[in-house]
Amino acid sequence: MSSSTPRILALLELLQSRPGATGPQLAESLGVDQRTLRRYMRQLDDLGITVQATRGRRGGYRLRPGFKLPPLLFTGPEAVALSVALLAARRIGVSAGDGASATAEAKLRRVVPADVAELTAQLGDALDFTLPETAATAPPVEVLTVFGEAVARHRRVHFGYRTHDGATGEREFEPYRLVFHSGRWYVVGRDVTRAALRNLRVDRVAGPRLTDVSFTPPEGFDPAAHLLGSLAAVPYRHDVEVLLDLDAAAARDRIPRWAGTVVSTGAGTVLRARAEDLSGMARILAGLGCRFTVRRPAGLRDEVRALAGRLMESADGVT
Amino acid sequence: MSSSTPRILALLELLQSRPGATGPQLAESLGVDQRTLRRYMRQLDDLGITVQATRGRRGGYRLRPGFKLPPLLFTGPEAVALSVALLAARRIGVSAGDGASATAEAKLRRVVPADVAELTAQLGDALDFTLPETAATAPPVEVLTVFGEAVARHRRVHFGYRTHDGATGEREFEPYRLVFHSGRWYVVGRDVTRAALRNLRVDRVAGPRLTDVSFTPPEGFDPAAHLLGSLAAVPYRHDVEVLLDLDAAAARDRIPRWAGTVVSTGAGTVLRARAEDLSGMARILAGLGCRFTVRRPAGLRDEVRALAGRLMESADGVT
DNA sequence: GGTAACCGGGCGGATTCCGCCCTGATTAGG
DNA sequence: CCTAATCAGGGCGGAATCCGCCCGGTTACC
Repeated sequence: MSSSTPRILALLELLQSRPGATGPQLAESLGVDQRTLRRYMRQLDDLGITVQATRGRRGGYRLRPGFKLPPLLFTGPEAVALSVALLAARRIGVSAGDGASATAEAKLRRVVPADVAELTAQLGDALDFTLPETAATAPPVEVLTVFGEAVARHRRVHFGYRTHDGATGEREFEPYRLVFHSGRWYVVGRDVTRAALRNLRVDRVAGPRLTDVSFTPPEGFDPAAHLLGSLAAVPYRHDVEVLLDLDAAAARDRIPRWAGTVVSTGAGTVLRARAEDLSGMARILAGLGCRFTVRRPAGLRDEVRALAGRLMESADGVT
Repeated sequence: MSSSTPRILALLELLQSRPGATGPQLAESLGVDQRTLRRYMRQLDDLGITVQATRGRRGGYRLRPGFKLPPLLFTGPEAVALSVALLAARRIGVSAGDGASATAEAKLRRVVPADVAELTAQLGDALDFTLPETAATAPPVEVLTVFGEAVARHRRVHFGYRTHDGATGEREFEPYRLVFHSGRWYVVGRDVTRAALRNLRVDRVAGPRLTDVSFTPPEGFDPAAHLLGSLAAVPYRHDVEVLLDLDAAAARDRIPRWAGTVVSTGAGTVLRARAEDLSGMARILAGLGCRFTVRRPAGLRDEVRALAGRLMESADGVT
């Protein structure tokens, strides 16, 4: 009266929960002969689930990640965690509401019991309250993975790109690194046709395709530093340096990372940034609330002064 | 030479991917008799996977979420999406690095092929760059679910709580709603022993336990509005109203949501907020960069004036 | 009432499954 | 070098089950 299916599923669960178990152990857990266990292993293999077996003393079985993903057995809380994570990720723009994220979400939703679904919805509502609903600019995971693979394998990518003014065109690109930055995904690398470093927005990419052409990324390339610089540098006219009367930790807390970098020097906490728009920088400085000294550029002092003037007038009720 | 296990797994996959399929369709897809299909259904049922069958014309089978979660079959991109979402959620403090999120992540990691794992790691690095590494204050999903269930079923919760000054004590609480707010989870409700509305930080809760005591939540309770108010109101002394020379959308974009609410009125865009710290509010106003008129309180005008003065001095290079 | 779906009993033959033998190969450790 | 522990798999025979094909029944929609 016992089919083998439940036992094979149980075996899968055992393998997932207790990697490295030995044959006799597993056989005993399942209540079957070792020979039968081996037959089950063979079946799993036929299912596309590769089970790695190390022989000899100290041997054992463990799942080896293969091309096809084995069925995953989650608990209720885990399902909740996954669903909420997907929701949160979508809210902050890490993933899109279409493509793989959506199908994964749908799969979860379909199997989750009603009470767990309710929990998820409730936690989702809680997120709704505080996380801003981002515009639908997140690229689907499928597009991201193409770039991810290209970065890892040093392959050129070919794709269509829509610039900010709406013009579209084809690009050949050597991606150095992916960056998620203030709600958007960027890919940093070299535009082959234009022979220049570029930061492209991944959500403006259409139909990316891995090519066979490989490239060698630049030597001694510090991704984080370079990216910060290159992102901040995109269109900049002013090199800003401000001495802050604030400790570095507090400053980092109040200054958005895209605005610039905060460093501690002998003279105190220094903000270095590159800016196109000095009035924006003035607003950031005003938002700090601390005293500061503008080292350069001089124009920033004027902006701060102007902002202070406007503030004063606002405070005095002048319209 | 064919076992039934692969076909049962295939059936599961079919049910997950194409809910509502009819018996004949499924039988044909699997290449088995309808009778056999029914036997498979019975087996799934025995596995704890409830399959809902609607009879009659227009009938069909679909998975009905049951207590035990059936094995989930994800594709590679879906696994990536899930892993990245978990990472992102942890970064912004939605979930913790322990408990269900961690085990779910571990399960995913164990089954994911090497190249996909590499992609995930890379996308995670990209997140690392821009999302702040939050302190480990996120509560495990298990704790959240207790409160979620309590909210849904109107049940009191009993737990230990550590106040901000380190004192610990037991609490009996009637939770009205969960809120995720600027990187932290809160539960809003009524503290039974103190007979007062409270907002508690979920990460300071220890060992929450659902009780059998039910309660009736207050009538006409608008969660969003009330929460905003009560969160902003926790320790507040000042009622702030400022008329902004800025359109509402831009204002909402620049003002953090915890700071207050932006509404459009006939007179223009108005920011209403409650604040403990007027200088903080002044900094926010300064960061807007626009002109504004402080309607109340008068003290805020002084703060703005003081800030403007400091700014002016900073611009003039006075230390 | 007819049709299209689900439901399940029963039956008989083919198939598979499973436990128990066996031999081998591989690895770690003494 | 030899032993112990482990995986790998062939073969066999009996038992279990699986499966296709009957069947009549029920439920719901047209």
